[in-house]
Amino acid sequence: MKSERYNVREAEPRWQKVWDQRGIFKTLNEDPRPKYYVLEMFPYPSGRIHMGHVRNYTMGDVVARHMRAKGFNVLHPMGWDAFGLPAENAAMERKVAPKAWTYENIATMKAQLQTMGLSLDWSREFATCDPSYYKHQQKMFLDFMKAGLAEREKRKVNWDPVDMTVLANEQVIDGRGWRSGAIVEQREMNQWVFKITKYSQELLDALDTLDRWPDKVRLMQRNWIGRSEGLLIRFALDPATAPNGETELKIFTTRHDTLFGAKFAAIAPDHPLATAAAAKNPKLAAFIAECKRHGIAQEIIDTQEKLGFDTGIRAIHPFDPSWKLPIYVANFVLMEYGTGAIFGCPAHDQRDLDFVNKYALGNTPVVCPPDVDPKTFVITDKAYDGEGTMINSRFLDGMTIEQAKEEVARRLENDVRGNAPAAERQVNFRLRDWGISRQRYWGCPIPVIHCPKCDVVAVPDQDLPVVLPEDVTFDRPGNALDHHPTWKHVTCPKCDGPATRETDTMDVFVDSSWYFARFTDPWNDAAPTTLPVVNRMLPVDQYIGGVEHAILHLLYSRFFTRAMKVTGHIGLEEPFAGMFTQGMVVHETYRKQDGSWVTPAEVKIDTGAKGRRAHLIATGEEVKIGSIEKMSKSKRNTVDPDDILSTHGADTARWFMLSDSPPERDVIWTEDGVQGAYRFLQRLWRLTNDLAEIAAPVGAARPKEFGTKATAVRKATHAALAHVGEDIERLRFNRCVAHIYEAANALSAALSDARAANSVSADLAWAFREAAEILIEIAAPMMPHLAEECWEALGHKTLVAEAPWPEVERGLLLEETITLPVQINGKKRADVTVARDAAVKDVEAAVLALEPVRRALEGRAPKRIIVVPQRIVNVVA
RNA sequence: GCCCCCGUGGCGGAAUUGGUAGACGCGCCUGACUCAAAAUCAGGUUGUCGCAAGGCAGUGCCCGUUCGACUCGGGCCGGGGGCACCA
Repeated sequence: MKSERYNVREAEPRWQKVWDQRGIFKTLNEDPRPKYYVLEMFPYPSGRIHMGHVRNYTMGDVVARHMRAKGFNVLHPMGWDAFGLPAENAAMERKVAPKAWTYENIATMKAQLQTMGLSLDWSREFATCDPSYYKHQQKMFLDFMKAGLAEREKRKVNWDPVDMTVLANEQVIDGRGWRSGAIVEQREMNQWVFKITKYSQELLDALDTLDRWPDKVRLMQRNWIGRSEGLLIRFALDPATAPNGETELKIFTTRHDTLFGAKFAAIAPDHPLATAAAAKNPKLAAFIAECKRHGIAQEIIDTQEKLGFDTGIRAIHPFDPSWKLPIYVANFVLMEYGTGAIFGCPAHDQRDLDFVNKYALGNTPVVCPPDVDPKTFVITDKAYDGEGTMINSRFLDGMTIEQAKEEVARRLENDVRGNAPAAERQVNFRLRDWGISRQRYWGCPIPVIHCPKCDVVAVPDQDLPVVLPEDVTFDRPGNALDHHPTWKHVTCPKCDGPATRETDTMDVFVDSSWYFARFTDPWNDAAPTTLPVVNRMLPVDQYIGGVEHAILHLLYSRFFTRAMKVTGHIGLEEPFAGMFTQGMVVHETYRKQDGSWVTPAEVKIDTGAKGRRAHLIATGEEVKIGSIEKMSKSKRNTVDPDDILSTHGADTARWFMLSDSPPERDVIWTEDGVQGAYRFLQRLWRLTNDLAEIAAPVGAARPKEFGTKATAVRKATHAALAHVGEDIERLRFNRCVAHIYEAANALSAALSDARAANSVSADLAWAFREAAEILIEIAAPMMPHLAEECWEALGHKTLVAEAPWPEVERGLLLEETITLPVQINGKKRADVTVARDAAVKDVEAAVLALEPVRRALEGRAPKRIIVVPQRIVNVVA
């Protein structure tokens, strides 16, 4: 019996070296076998890997190793999402160049990932900040421009007047810039946008085809795209009140059934009609200016009072020329959605009701709830938005909401005024075009030149890439690219006159919108992709990452792929055939008596009679065990992957990550769990070494017959094999783990049994070999280093990483006799063992003969017997 | 406010999709080995009544469908997530 232990620290690097030297994870694009593309979201090189990375990359690696064993040409690459703000912050705080900082981090993190034993094809590695990558991104930007998919337009932005930069909504806190603390202004600036809204409908429709995506993610995208069907109504303006040249106001609505409950119309502060009216009305102009002064950040929106200002202009009701509605400018109407104008039906919309109550415009209910008398139905301060019957609405009275909508739409469509109908059916989307301009240095430069004569000029292809200058300084706020003394000054490619470069860089989400395509042929210097290759290797068969990217990254990538198709860089629309969102890694929190947080590494846990208690290792002081939360620096409940990788090894970390929690749920990192995983590793090693002593030699001839003991061993092993294969394919790793434990338990028991008997027959010896090999092969995707060690111990000269997935012997999984549970009135009372294919009649007879059944029946005949073949029997007494 | 998901032992979680609830792991208890500890091995571990055989209850709560419900339907309670001035 083996008494020494498996030496993790010695074995893991040794096997990693073997894999590396034999180059077994390199993928050839011309490999004729069917391809399988496994991808985990590539990391941002922040400095060190964290437990979330360990979990993410372990899952992907299990799938990759399994599919490789199943005979697929597996593509499993890795790279770096390397542009972004933290590099600039590091430059400001620590005086290191963003580039140097980034590549140093990459080197550190790559070394960490390599200790995890991931089966990655490192030959395809790139970082998005490599000019050899972003050069192609710039090319595609120019192609998108030509195709009308990238445009420059004026957009509202949050402007920080101190840092002199545009801020994302998330960077505005309480109306102030997160870094400078300055009050943020709303500004209109020229921004580059990608026209994702051209694909709103398509991106929505195609969600139905993504059947290997989580429903949750598809739903989130559906809501984000936010399609709504309604009516675009042209309200004529009362000529006596309208500004010069203005004749109508277009309003988009989804509640045209409530048209007879309308009390006012409202337009956005930046609506052209508002601008026209303000020209003659200084008070209105002041009100509009006040509205625009506020930022567009969430906090401001939430707390801002709903305000309006009567323009004096009157709109004419589409069904009654004598009915005039006041038009207000209102601070809650958005120019970006619909037409930037609404009509208010206060009785059935809370916001409109609040508005009329403030300005004393009254309300008329037009939808009466069921079981309410219309004569007594009044609205005071709570709007009714439920179902009901139309009232106070002339020809609509008595209709349902749906009928009324249809009737209004039909009448107005046919009511042609001038050369256009009074209304048309329209679909609106919540989705906005994707603003990609960032006033930042560490990003992909937008490859255009601004010429005073020729306007916006594309950088000619032969001048790509537009490379970031490295001699930049971060000693003052704003965009370091813009401050650079010479970089932006160029001559116009068209007229040779003096011109300036665009100093905005692209949103980092652009970088990650096509990296998966670049991985298929990162060696192509001439073009972003190699068409035959990218079309063969994509889509990604299994993509794995966090839910936090469920909307933006995944939606942008879906758009970008379509844009690449239009511009001839790819031949498909959907980049990710299978998507999986994994849960977070969470940990208990610990606090000292004074309230300060303590890291898990500083704490020792004791489980005594009084329950779990935690003490500081250094001083013995008791610390409070707090709630289990996402690992974060602020709560100090992080665990450095290096700690476990260097002590218990990669396989322990991987095994623990996969066990217990289902992969989509959060996993709680615990020291006990780690110990448990490590214990199993050692146990499996001992078990295989012990088995190796009594098992038949490698390649021994298969016996013709198997005895009872050998058959039992084989049954348990093949059952586990069948389960594990299926569960890996469905990413149910926690169940794989359970099945491997079960198989190992069964094998241990059979082994000690054989030892006690002091003799091993030839068929049992063969069964032991088969079982040991299968056990190692099914564990190999999850604990690959240990598996190699055991494979070698079993006498193999080959690598288990290159072994084909074993075949399940289905015949072993079918029993000749089966034991059925017997219920009496739905409660399990007994078991009955019958032949697998026993007739229902025979089963009934056997059941009625059972003692508990006879006792329950007390001599009477049963009311009913339900026999579900091979499942269960239920006797109704 | 709108939309979605989840509630199972001390804990993480299984349950062939309507058919034996609690697989597997962690923790805990008992025993073996040991001078002792660690490691390892064996057994136990939903609650409750019982010496036991065995019985009763039990998947957040209430009601329903069914021979049979963790699973399906309705209504509550609790927790989590997404979106949010969207017309």
